[in-house]
Amino acid sequence: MSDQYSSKITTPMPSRRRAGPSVADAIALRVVGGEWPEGAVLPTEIELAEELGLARTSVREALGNLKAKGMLVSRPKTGTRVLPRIQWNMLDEDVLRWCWSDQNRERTALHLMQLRRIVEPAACDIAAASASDSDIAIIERAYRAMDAAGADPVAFAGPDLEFHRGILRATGNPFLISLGATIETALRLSFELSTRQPGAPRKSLPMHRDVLDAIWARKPAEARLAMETLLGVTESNIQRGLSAVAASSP
Amino acid sequence: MSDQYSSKITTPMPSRRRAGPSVADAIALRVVGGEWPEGAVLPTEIELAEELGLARTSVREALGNLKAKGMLVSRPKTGTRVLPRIQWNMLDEDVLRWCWSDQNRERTALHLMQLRRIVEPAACDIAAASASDSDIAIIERAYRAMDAAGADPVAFAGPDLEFHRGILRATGNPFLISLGATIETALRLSFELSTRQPGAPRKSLPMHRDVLDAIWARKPAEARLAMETLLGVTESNIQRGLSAVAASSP
DNA sequence: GACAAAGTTTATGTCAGACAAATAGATCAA
DNA sequence: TTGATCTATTTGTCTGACATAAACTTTGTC
Repeated sequence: MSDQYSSKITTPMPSRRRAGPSVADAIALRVVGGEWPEGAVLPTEIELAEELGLARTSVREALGNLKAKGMLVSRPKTGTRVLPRIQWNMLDEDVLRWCWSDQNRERTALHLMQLRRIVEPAACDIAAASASDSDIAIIERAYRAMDAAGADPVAFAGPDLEFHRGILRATGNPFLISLGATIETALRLSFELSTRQPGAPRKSLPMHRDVLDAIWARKPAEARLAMETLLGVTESNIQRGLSAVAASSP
Repeated sequence: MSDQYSSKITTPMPSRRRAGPSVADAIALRVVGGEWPEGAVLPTEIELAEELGLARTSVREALGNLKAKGMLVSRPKTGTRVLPRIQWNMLDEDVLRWCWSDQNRERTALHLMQLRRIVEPAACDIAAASASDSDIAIIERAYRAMDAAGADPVAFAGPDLEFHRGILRATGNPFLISLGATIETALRLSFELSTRQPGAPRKSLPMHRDVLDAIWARKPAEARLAMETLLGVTESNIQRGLSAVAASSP
């Protein structure tokens, strides 16, 4: 009966999200690159299409994406113009990724760290107070994977992301969970910076353990404190990585 | 000399952002309404186009928007399917607006309040420490407008939003500023709830004043505390509004 | 009969061209 | 100078076709 379906249930999960660099990427990178500053009007859709060797439809689709993310606005006759950066949705993963290739990467990294130090300790507090067992299990598994990764920083990174995302997820608050996606993207981008110190990841393991233990123990205040400690060390690592970059580039 | 431009500088600001309910709205509302639950496949673009009386191009544009916001994903042959809600970008203004018409508005309102109590006190701290005079002037003007609004809750709402947004903006942190846009949208949505108590807005005025004074005085700890107090009162107002709604509907 | 390879079907993705709607700027009139 | 009208241009929408990719079906082989 039931073995009718036992062979191969081809899980139709979204196997891969984005194939290659999209049209939106191409245009967005030119926007953040300053080719068209805030308030400037872009070339007409037809001109852009010719320039990129695409149909107007495809260009419109890409522009529509950037409009949805608050970067552009367009009206008939006037054209499409760049909105002030203050209106861009910086919490969107794509926007963040595009802006990362900006000149002042340093300031962005610090702003991001500031956001993390606001959000993540509070999330630990909530998670310690109200996380379900399965929520905590996800964090536990991430911790164990970090431990198993040993001193390999590349293998360490994935579980590290999972750990922090798991805590946000354990709050059960959709807004914090969405912030988790933002933070994860940012972490991945700044990965190069935070791991300039070869031993840094491994050294952070006991601090992660402190966070996890406090959550298991249902002690919100301790969990918050442990996360603050962890992020404090992370920030100093990033700052050292930044100064190392600054020292090597000029 | 300069009066060459004195007549009418037709400020080409985006006069009005959205004219009417868009196609994306129509589809998104059906998605959050549960017509196609998580993991389900939507009708084909052609079917949707026929059903809505539109061209396939227009439907595609709307679907593209929802994809950009993490709500949908589509692949050839398989079709377009609804992603798990956990992947939706709840911080996006549109997504938030669409989800607001969901059944459990109460939980959303409380999650939102939780986010505010995490972010806004911290923002006050940063603003008190590092806001520029012009940043503070914006907050000051918003406060004065609130005062001038008197007891009229409708006139009070606009400056109230400006006040809170001004503080986020004064942090100079783009991520917090983007969160400000999210919070503003949410505030506007929950406006009906927080003003069920007729005198509530006016009563919050002195608490706003405390926040403002602490920022002027450059006292981060006091500013943080004042905002925590203000949000505590706001939350109890919203909770009372929610129970009032719950009592009147069944 | 089990299994692998090739073909078919069907949905999204892309293209091309035309028309509709809106509006900034120019023209014209009082 | 001011106001209304006209015009040109750009986005917005429609139509129809083809390209691409992948799930499903068929075929061929062992």
